[in-house]
Amino acid sequence: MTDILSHEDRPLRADARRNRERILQSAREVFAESGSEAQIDDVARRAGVGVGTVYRHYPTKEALLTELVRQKFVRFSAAAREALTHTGEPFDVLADLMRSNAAELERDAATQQAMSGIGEQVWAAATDELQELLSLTGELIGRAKAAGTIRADIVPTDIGMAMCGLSAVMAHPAPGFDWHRHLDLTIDMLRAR
Amino acid sequence: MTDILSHEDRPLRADARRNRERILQSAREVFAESGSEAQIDDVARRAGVGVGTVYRHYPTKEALLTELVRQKFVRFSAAAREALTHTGEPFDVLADLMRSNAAELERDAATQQAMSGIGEQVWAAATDELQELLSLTGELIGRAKAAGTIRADIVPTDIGMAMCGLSAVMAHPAPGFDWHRHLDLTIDMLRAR
DNA sequence: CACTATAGTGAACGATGATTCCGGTTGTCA
DNA sequence: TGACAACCGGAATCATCGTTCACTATAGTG
Repeated sequence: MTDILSHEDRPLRADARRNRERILQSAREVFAESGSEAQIDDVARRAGVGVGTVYRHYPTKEALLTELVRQKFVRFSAAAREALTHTGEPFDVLADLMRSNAAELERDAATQQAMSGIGEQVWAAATDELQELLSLTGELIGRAKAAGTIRADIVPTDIGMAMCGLSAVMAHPAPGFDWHRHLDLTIDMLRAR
Repeated sequence: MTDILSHEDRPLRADARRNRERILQSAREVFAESGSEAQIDDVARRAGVGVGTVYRHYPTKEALLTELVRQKFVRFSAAAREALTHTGEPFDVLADLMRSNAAELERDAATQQAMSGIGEQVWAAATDELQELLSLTGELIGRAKAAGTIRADIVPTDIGMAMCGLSAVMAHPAPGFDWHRHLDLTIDMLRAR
């Protein structure tokens, strides 16, 4: 609780910077494997540092988790921005984006959990990034609407809810569940009649 | 761990039977409110019994939770069976069933969590009940197919995945999320073109 | 090469919560 | 109305984890 994050401009010492990177990477892996119930000790061990070091960089488990989720949204936004440069049929561009985001989601249990409802605060802290993602998604939707290939009443949160639901399906062990199929149906649902 | 459940035929003593019912009822309420992170002590307190008594009836928190989820599926099955007696347009009957199940889901955080992916074992133990639910759903789908009002490629697990996704959306605090809307879209997705 | 602010370490702490255990109760049945 | 098995109660136990802290190590600087 000494300082929320290293918002100070004073540059980190070389070893600190190195360790922070290591910690982030390990956290990505550990949380991806076990979701948010993974332990800080595991993160520390995998990063080859002491727990104390993890806490120096992220004062709380939640802060660490939050940072990861935030970064994930940044990546989603980047993907969306990239999609905006594509020249294909707008609906297909959007559909492809959803598919590739889904594939990324599959690899990352932590973000998956974040998407499927765990941790209000974690989510709240990424509001800015989320906002941008929604706005970019809105742009993609707008193009598809102009082309008349998407349902006229679709809004960005519809995509958000769809992806949220999708990650729940992914996480679910029920027999017969097949998220690829669910995603196909979902995408079809967005299509204009 | 003395005995897994009271599978013995020996009838329970009157007070035991009474307490078991009380416990179940309290558990329903407590878990409905707080989801699976609710504490056994809360259940016991609300039921007006000691923790030990709860453990006598359900050797584990998970066992208790499992029983509740199982019962919930029984109720879903009952609702489906009841829907089968309706004479309206088959697609609408199915849609109504989904809506009323969704409404019930909204009231029950525990089942919601079970649906959105938490607790493999809890889920696994209800396989039989699930199987029946799927089968009944299949019948409803079949009728709608005969009427030509549902997509021809829909199978029961599609409904399952949809409801699973829906509960994730429900549980999610993201701004702009509206599960009623999501459900409407989803139902529309099932409709024949 | 000192010196010191920054970093790192990991054993110890504290809170939480599931589960156990055993002395005391109470149905039930002869 | 005993007698006893089945039950109940809830303090105590145990395990798990996040978090802290007193101490040591080391980059960076003059």
